[in-house]
Amino acid sequence: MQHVAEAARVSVATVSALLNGTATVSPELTQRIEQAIRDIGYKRNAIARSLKMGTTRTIGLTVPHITNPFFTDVVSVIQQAFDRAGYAVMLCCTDEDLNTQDEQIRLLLDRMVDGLIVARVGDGGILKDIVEDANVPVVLLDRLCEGVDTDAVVLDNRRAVFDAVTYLIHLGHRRIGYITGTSDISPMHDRMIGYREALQAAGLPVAEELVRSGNFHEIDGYNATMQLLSLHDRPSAIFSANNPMVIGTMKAIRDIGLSCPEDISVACFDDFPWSDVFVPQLTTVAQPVQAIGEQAANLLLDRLAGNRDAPPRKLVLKGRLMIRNSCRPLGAVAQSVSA
Amino acid sequence: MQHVAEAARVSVATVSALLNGTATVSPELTQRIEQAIRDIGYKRNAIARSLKMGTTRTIGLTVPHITNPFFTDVVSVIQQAFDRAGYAVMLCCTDEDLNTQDEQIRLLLDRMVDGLIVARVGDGGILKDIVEDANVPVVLLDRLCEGVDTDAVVLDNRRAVFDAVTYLIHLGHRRIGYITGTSDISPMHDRMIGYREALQAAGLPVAEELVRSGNFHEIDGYNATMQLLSLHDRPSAIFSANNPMVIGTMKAIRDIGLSCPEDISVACFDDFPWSDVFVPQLTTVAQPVQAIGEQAANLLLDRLAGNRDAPPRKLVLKGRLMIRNSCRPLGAVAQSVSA
DNA sequence: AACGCTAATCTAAACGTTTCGAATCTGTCA
DNA sequence: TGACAGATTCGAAACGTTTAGATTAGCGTT
Repeated sequence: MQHVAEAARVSVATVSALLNGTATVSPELTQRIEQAIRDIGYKRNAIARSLKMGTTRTIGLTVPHITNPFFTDVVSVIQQAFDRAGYAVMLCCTDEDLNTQDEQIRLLLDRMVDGLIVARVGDGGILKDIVEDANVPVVLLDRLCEGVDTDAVVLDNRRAVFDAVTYLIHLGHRRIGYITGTSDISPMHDRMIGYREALQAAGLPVAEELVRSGNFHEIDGYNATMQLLSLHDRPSAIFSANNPMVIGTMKAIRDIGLSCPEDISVACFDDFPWSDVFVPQLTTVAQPVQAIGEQAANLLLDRLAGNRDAPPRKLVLKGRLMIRNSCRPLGAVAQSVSA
Repeated sequence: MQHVAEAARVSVATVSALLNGTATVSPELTQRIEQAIRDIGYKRNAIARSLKMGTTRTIGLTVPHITNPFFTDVVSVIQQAFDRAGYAVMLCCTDEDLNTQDEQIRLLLDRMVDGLIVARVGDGGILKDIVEDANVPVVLLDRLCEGVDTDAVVLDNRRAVFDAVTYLIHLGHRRIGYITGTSDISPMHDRMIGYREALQAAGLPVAEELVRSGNFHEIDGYNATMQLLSLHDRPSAIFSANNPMVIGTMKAIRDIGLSCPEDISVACFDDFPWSDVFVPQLTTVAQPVQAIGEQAANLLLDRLAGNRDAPPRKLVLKGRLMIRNSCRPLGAVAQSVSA
């Protein structure tokens, strides 16, 4: 800008005024300045601007795993939304680890991000302090956080699993295995409740040996399924509470020599693009990823636009049961269906 | 830092020296400063630091689509690598559009990223100028770019497709449909060559009606497959040159009432986590995503570490044919196999 | 006692912007 | 003619760091 000003024989203040439209500058100088900018190939330095203005037009986004297709989709939507608004997004993967998350959030804050969207991990950690300081707005994604009172968009997980398990019960299943992630994050907690409530609503017992938990990864789903299938009275259906784990479930079923849905029915949380091309076509709970991403972005953009004092808003969206053919009717139900 | 200095009754220079370890400061002052930092809860402002130092410890990463599992995986690996090195990464999706890409690269450059990893789109666009200016190092990912002479890591696409198509030929297939993306990007170009060379090497004709091109999306694969399957002499096998398009291929096969591999064999580029759990288990060309991501990160980190003048390095990695059961033997071959 | 050396600390300029208030210019009006 | 208003333009401080060079203090030598 220094150089531009010299070349155009004006002051830097004038150049700045023209660039930002903060004051009227005469046609003559406008002309000279624009010419100089072109000659020099000048580009305004956003870092210096950020320093002075106190805003970077950059937001931070952290997710546990980007390879989980649910997060992939949501990240994609969020990225697009902020791109449209002229914001850049810094992406971090926390790998389901609280320390990593804290570190990455610090990294983002150091870089003066204007806002944060967090699919949090563990208990909130450093998040609590950040929200309380209230310098940078935070919106929680997918997972609520006790003691962190801020904007959030989540799914009605309880209801979604309730519906899915109820569907299995209607098909005639009585012993339904359930594979959950670690229960310290809200969706897993709520989904588990949905499972229990569905059983109770149908007057079925909640057998603890049918509930297994893992750490979200394929291998955990595999191990959990192996355990379920080796029970003396094994379940006739399995519901897996997240997407990577159901891959493990399918592999375990295959390895043990069973097949789905003939020998065992399977349903899971999170839809994925392949779900209706291959056999079996998995019955899933689809999350409205587009809406989730857009709402999260909108909540944050609204705060960034200056609406800082409104009370925290919590958006709860509905999942949708995508019934395909990985669950088969059992017993009397099967009779009446085939009749 | 101002406040810390006052509270500790030292100058800002001393605080800075302590923080950066650029000069020895006495135990006494160290103590006072550290105490002040704790009391105040001081965090160094990375933006001001960046302005002064001319480096942001942030890199930019652009990919065409983050939902393509290949890019998802690579992004994940790259993010981890830079995280380990203390860098943040700004992620942009260009949506296979050159203008979007140019815009996003400008956005990243404005923010003074220290380096750029680009899975480019269209002809290089603005990229050419950036590489020539040589202010910020660029490494190309997955896709080379004519006239842009810089570090790159790509797959030996020609060879990978050559092997896959040769495999199909060995199975007895003679008419092999080929679905490609737009041929203006190097991998698509090279893969197509691999296809042609494999046919030629086997003495087979290259029938132009068997080659269809689309724009990388599922719907394009669907349409292309529909066309191929409605040929009077339809192919007995289809190779799809990218991952989202093969979903379309599978859907088209299903919708037209055929099944894979009984009626038609399918293979495709890019492996994915589900490939061996469902039926049919797709035969794919797996890219070494871990290595690709790490190498790209290493190339850039090396430049960032100061090695600016070394000539451009081009890394070519090998794909791996993952043979599963979506392709069946045909004719004489089938006889001898079942015999 | 004066000197030089080392180690520790400080002063002040710089990075590239934005912005406030002051300065200049051009007409207009009393 | 002189004062005033409005429109432009400018000078300089500020944002929060880093860093070169100046200053100071402590201490052993001669």
